[in-house]
Amino acid sequence: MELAGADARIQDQLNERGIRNTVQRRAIVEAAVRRRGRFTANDMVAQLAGRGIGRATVFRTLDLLVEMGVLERLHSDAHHAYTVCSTEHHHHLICVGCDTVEEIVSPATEGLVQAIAQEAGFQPRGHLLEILGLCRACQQRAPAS
Amino acid sequence: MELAGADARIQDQLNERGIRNTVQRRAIVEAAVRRRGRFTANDMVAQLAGRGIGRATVFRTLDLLVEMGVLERLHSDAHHAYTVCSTEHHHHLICVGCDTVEEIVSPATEGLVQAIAQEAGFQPRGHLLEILGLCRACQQRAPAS
DNA sequence: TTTCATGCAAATGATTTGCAGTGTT
DNA sequence: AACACTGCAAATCATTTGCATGAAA
Repeated sequence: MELAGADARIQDQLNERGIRNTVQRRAIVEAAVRRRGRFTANDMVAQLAGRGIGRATVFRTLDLLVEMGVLERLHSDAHHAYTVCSTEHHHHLICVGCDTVEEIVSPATEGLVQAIAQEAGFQPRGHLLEILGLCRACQQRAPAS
Repeated sequence: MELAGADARIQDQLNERGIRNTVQRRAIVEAAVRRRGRFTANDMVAQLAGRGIGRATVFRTLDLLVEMGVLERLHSDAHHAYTVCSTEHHHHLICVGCDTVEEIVSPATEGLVQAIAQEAGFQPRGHLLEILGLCRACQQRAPAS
């Protein structure tokens, strides 16, 4: 349901912009949505190499999807990763156990960022908040270490 | 003053760990402290190449300094950057005009992160908050665009 | 058809590693 | 003297680009 929904939403966005609906792009969007968490460009390249989809196409498509706001880049680890996300401003809870990413919208955070910036005489243009930890499922799997 | 202090503090940490105090390491620490802001590994390589310090040494030393908690990696941009920082937990105000980085310690943020995580049943292990924008000086230089 | 997208392979750029020589302790 | 540290060059790894071919509108 949710998956199909996200998938359809993305297809619509592609159509709206007159961007060609190719087999490869469909496969990449589908794979990204199915993952429900973070993944690297290489993960995707490896996953789709079997279907004859080239490295360059994966990278080009991921860039395209980020530009369209369908995917977002994550930064907190040493390597770049991507995750499917909504277009409104939000933050991420990233599970280091299973790489699942949960989106959170937090007005309180927005307010706090403003306050911190103001106090420092800083004019904020954007901010990034990523919380790393264990999701509910992984907490049970691996009890408090 | 502040510069000299940071420099001395770092030298002490190096000594404590029995790590050899070489010309190259001193040069890299000094250069990092002088920058008072973010810089990439390549910036440093370029800056020190003239003094005959090799690429590998710069990378190895930056890694070492991160591991020691003297430097921290920044993530918010596409490329990795480093900045000198204290060892306690803190966040960063990064000026996109001049690359200056200001450290902030914000108990309110810590509390908020806890609250957000708790609400989501998430067990936080760490978090990252980076605020990008214009520092006071750059705001005057380039009026609100 | 016309134009855009793809795959391949080569090009880049960043970072790491192997190794023999060098400097520190 | 012993061993960690360094520079260099080669090796990796991630990402991008050039170009001829193939597919979508």
